[in-house]
Amino acid sequence: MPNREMVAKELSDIFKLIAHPDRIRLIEELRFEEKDVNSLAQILNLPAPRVSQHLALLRASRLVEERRDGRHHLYHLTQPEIAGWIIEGIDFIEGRHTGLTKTQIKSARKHWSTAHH
Amino acid sequence: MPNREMVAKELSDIFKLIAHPDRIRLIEELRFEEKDVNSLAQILNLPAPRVSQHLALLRASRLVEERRDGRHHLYHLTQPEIAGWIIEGIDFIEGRHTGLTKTQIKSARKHWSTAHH
DNA sequence: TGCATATCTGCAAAAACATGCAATCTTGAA
DNA sequence: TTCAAGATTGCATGTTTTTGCAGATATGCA
Repeated sequence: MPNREMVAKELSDIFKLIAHPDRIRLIEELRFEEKDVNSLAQILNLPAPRVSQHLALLRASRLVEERRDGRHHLYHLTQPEIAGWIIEGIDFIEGRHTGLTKTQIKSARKHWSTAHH
Repeated sequence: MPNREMVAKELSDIFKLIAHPDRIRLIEELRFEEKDVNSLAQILNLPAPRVSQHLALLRASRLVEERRDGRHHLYHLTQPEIAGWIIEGIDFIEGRHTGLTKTQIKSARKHWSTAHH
């Protein structure tokens, strides 16, 4: 298979993997710290087997890794880049709703994060 | 539906839309200039009806727009941000193959684009 | 008008995904 | 040991996507 097609195929596989609302929120939740299956299930309000299945998919493509601690299975991200795409995407959607561009959002953030308020 | 879920849903719909190798290459081809269906079909080596169907999907979600010129239907991107995600993704995949991080690629590019060679 | 080119639409068959639930496995603690 | 909690696995079922054509449209030109 020609190289450009291969790259497009691999990239589409990653997009497919994150093209599911539960998995997007899962990755979002794992952005800053590892969490176990039950916590995730409660936070996302999903049955535990479902969370486990999503995590198995992400694990198969090495987007997350598992670490055991007693009877808890703790998951963490292994490709922070991809979590970054999701955050970027969320910004994009939210900006779209408020009618703001990403640049406007950035400058608004900068404005509100400065000390003079 | 709670807001975070809505955002995750909308974002997953966009990811789904670009989670197809043909559509990734299509968007890549339209990055710098508009092109008509036949050119795209030839470049990507796909049957024209298939290209047309992909474009119809992208059009329905306003990722591209159509402009007619005689019997040609010229398509162009309307959300350069999303094309950006794809370019970013391609860099990521390619970097992964060479074992380089994105940062390393960037600095290599900077190095080779300077004048002292 | 009539023909060829460029593109779109519709539809059926195949493939890929998502979902719910029961059964199973593993570990810590009584 | 035995039990319960935390997770995973397997499978049947339902839903979406993808694919391959055939046929329909629309446009420019002889």
